[in-house]
Amino acid sequence: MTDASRFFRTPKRPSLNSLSWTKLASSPVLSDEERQALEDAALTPRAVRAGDEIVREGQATDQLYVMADGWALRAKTTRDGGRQIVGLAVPGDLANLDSFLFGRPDYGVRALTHGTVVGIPRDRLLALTAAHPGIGRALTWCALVENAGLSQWALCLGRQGAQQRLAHLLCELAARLGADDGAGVAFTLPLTQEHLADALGLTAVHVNRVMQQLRADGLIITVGRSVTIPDPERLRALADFDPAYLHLEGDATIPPTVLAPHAAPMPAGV
Amino acid sequence: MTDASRFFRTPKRPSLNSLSWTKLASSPVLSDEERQALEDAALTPRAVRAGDEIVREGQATDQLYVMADGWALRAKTTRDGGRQIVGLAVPGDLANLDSFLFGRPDYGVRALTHGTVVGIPRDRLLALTAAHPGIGRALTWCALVENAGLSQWALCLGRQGAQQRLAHLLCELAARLGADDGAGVAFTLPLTQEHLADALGLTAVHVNRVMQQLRADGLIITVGRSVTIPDPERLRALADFDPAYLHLEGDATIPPTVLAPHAAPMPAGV
DNA sequence: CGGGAGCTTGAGGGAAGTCAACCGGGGTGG
DNA sequence: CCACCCCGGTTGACTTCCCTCAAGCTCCCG
Repeated sequence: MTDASRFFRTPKRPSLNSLSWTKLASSPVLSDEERQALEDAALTPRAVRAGDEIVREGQATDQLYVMADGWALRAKTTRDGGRQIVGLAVPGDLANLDSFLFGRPDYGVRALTHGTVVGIPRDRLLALTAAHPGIGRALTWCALVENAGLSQWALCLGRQGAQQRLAHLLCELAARLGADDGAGVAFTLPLTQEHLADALGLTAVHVNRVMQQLRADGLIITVGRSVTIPDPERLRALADFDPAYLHLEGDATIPPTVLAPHAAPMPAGV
Repeated sequence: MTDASRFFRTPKRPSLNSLSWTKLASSPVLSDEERQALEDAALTPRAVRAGDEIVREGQATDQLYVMADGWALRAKTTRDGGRQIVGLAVPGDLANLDSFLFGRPDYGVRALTHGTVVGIPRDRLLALTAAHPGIGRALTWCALVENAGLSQWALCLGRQGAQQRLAHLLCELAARLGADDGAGVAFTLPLTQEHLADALGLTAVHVNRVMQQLRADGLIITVGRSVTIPDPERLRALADFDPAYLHLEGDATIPPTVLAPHAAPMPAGV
């Protein structure tokens, strides 16, 4: 009965080595020409397996990785072994934006599922920004979106209880995956309760209990790795979730005179 | 007896409407020419008083504000009135970087002290990035630095106890203010315990108790608004503090070929 | 002198952590 | 093919950190 394609949402993705559908390339500040230049800079995709370390914490990298397929997590660790997940990358996201300007990232990136990453050499990208101002803006845009996400994450960690945090994370993921089509919502969540704990600043045991509570309240239905949200509005209300901070609509504020002096970029495309 | 200039640290700041000493302009990715272009884009400084709202949460802005003098806080609120401070801006910092590309910030900015802000019109800045790739990079650099700070903040909020969080914040501020000269460290902290609580995800009452503990342990000495750290190394050890994430040294990784094809920018001239 | 803002202190409660054990399933190796 | 094991989820008892509520205190300022 469960039509798999409904649950395992796949963003429209014309061809695997095309970046056009990714967050970077689809940022609202790029001209078509610039989008193409980005494509050309991308290296051939590389397969990663669940658990693979894509970027080791504190180790230099000279590439930006785009998650072409699969999920990854960004995490920092404390001296005494504590781990905090500071970001989740779903298909289309940049895995290690910081590497664009920093020699060594201060977090590690690890694949959560099997997947594919597309590398873009830092030097290539830097050179591109000189010729194409929009590419620089796209990178800034991505950084600012991550920023907004981290701020929201901090708000949750600092000021919300366990239930709200978990609910909020689920709402965020549903929204980012585009699984939130108004009615019922479902997606595959490749995170163990331990992962969730590290993301939410809780322990796995407590995540378990909170999850049971959400299930008991009919807010979520889980079977295996798949999560169904029967009544998104109710979960959003509990989580105090407002998707604005995700900037999914590409709500950049660029005066037309600045953006694309010669191209016709944005809404009425070609 | 207390030589004020030792405690109220003032970064070297040639003239008030010069941005050269600020985080944006001193980012390691700018040529001198670009630095000058930035200066020229800045509006005349505006005075703000403690408590003034510089940017209202959720309200559109068309300027970037540089804190030329004084402190400001960035905060988000939850529906039920909870407040989380998601950033502190000290002299030289950008107050609302997000406004560079986003129409409305998802946080509010409020002055903590009397001070001065320098506005830069968004349009001006956007136009500049087209002519000067380094300016775009500088903005990205600032965004990435904020990102790193927010990640660290998340790590603290999620995985450290109250003492460590407070200690960490104090270490961070000391480092950012440049007050940390190896030996004893002192600076003025214009935050109430309530502010600290909102930053650390605690209550004011608990901040009070934790602070007393730090005092009792001889880790900090407070008199009025001034904080002295007699043994920075010990506090850093408690806080698990490593200043790398602040990127104070301007550790950007830019190949010389990309940065400034005609200028002589960085260390060894020509 | 009164009042407010910020700091301090105490008593009691609740949310989340810790420790420890058990279970179910899927992989692996004998 | 079965036994084993490991991983992830689940449950229970106990502890601890931090919150809540409430009051008193000390400044500073009008």
